Amino acid sequence: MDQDPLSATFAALADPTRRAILARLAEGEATVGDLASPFSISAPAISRHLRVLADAGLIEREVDARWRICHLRADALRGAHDWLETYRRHWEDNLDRLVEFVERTHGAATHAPPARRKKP
Amino acid sequence: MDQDPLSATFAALADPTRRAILARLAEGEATVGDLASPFSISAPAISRHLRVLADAGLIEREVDARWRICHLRADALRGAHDWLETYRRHWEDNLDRLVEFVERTHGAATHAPPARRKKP
DNA sequence: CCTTCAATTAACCACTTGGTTAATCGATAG
DNA sequence: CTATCGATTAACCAAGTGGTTAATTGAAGG
Repeated sequence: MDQDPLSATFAALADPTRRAILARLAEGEATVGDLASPFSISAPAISRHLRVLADAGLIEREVDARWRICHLRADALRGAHDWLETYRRHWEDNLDRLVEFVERTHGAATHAPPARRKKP
Repeated sequence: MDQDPLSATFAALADPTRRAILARLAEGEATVGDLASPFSISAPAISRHLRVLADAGLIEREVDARWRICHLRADALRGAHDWLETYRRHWEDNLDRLVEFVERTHGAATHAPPARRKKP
């Protein structure tokens, strides 16, 4: 893994194939062949998707004879969830609309930017 | 935007600079210069990060004279949050440990994989 | 006017990513 | 022993990403 854990998690989730793999894994462990079957891409492509997921800590692989059993390690999703959670108040109850309104009408805000004076 | 909204959101979040920009924006709107100041990268680099965020619908830009005021559009984070939310039960109460245990001891699971018989 | 300033676009570079096919590895079956 | 099967690795390719510097646009100010 070359980047921070949060970036690795989000990057792993930024691909629909990998999200579908996780969704499949959420309903139970599966072999690589099982995971590959819904997709029309080659086995090596699946194998690398799994490596990305494993590097991000989102799955674990276990060898069983000549099969690799994959299972979800969902706790690795927790960091991403927690990060998003801190923004929850911004989208709930249309609060961001309210904030925007206050910013605009109250004028002098509590923070830096040039107080958006329109041309005088 | 070339990909599905969820992929675009996760991809936008998969970069620490962009997450820091969003964090800064969460405490109030800011100009591009304001957003750029904490970082040691060039202005064009910031500009492109902002374009990624805007394409993902995470920010909006508004022209004010020669400044561009950026503000957060946090509701675009909701899709990502909801997606993760469906996995919450998998990491809470160490449930995934439990699932793993049940899978392993109950043996014949309700789903496909080769029922992991060890070499007989 | 001309300059200066905020920001973006253009052109370029190194590196990563997602896909392919071909080759390899380990375990099982005959 | 050999063939086969599941899965991975190797080598390659096209496209995307994150960074740079240089050039460009648009609005303010002397």
